[in-house]
Amino acid sequence: MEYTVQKLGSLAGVSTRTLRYYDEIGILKPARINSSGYRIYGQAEVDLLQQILFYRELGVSLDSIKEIVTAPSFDGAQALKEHREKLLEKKEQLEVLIKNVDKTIALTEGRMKMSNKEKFEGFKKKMVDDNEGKYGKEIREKYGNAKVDKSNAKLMNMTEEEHERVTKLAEEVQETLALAFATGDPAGELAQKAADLHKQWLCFYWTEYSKEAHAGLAQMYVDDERFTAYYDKEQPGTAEFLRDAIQIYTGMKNA
Amino acid sequence: MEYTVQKLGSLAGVSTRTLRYYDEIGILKPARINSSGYRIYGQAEVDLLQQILFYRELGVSLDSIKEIVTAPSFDGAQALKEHREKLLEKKEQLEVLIKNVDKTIALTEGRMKMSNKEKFEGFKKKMVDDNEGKYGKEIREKYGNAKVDKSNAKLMNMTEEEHERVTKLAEEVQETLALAFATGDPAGELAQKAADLHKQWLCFYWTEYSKEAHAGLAQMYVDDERFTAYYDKEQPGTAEFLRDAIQIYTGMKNA
DNA sequence: ATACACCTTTACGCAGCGTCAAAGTCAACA
DNA sequence: TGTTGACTTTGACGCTGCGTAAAGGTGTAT
Repeated sequence: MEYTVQKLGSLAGVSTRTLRYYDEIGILKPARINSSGYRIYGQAEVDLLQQILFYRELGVSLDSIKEIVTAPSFDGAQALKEHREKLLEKKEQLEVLIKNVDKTIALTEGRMKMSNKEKFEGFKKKMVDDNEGKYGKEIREKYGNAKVDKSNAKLMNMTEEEHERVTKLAEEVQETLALAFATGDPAGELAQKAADLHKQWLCFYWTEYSKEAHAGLAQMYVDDERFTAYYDKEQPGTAEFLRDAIQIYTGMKNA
Repeated sequence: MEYTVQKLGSLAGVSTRTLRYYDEIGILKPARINSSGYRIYGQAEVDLLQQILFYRELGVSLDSIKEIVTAPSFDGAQALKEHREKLLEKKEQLEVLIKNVDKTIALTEGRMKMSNKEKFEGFKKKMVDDNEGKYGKEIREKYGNAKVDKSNAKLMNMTEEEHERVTKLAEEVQETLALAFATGDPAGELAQKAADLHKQWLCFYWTEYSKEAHAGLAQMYVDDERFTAYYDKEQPGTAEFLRDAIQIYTGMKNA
């Protein structure tokens, strides 16, 4: 049986370019060249190619393969052992690399956490200051100094984990509130869920919860334009809607 | 502080070619080009180069490094994680390769052993045949059929390990004998060591050892030209020398 | 003026092919 | 017989990350 490049290629699963290259580097020469210059391979070449591809599978360089398959006296096993050593070395290098990459990732994430923590600390401080600056006076008047200080202290002692939870809660309040607002019913399921979420959120800041205080705060959302602006920023009327929902939730008003 | 290519190169431990290449691919461009066309780097470039080299150490491709260091918003940690995945994949591939190489080596050695065993079996058979053909008649006459057959049987049952030991022993006999022959003294230490090694060697073939038989064999080495030729092939007179040494060793002759 | 160290651009080489491009060959079909 | 389409050939560039000249301009000290 005789083969042209493509036939041999498809037989062995390599490209014609590969066969031409192997001819070029002298690792697999065709049995003969026909009158038109075509490469013609025979059975011996098929066998040799199998061998070559076998060693190639093992990652041996074509140069080494050449030595192995062309010199019959060449110690193939020894060559393979040396190749194995090289592979082992490569593997060890890779392991070191991976370790270092891991370290770097850990460091980067560590810094991220640190940086987040710093941001968070800054955020907490700012929040307390804001509270003081914006609402300090009236809140202190309403609830007394001790409570406000305690609330601030709670805020400052909040762990990052708690902060994440409370941030997420705040988002949930917003989302649920937006959906509820679309229903237009402050006594509806969604609105009551929003009120409940709002209570949960509030409990992160308040040292003690009471329905009255909750309803009072809800009223303040409507009375104080700073809060109103915050809640109404997506949909005007949301602050009022939330107050109604909370008043129903706390039982201060009937549905 | 400003740096030319060489100064920056020696500072960072890279070649000037590398710096030019980094300029070429746009990963590290000099701060400015002076009037003579020289590349001039500043502190910012030193820092950037440090970063580049850091990622290079981790095996990241220059293309990826470019993305990491040029786009400030690019998620370096994410890129590193993806890189880590690639490294892990490479490592696994390597492990598979190593396994296959191991298998191949084991197979090859298995075949080698088989082939050696076959060779060895052939060798044993040939040795017995030779013994029969060459010396069978006279040895049978001298020592009787039973002993010769037993000797042959012992030979055929010799394991490969034993065969190696006996081959090595034969070599040692030759070496020691050559050294001893140079001293010219068959009663000397070396000659007596050679005689002793010869006895050990003999014991691999003989089912029972006696001083008389040993001395008799030694005499035969001189009488029979086939043996003489074997021992004298390096130095004429060696067979005779060995006989004398053995006769002294066995106490058949006084030093 | 000259030597010497430094700089520049240009370009080949490395491994193992992939991927055109231009041109010749072969069998079949109209 | 001409044409199409599948196949072949050689030749050459491209990929990575530089090493290593080669040929020529600069800077500074002697």
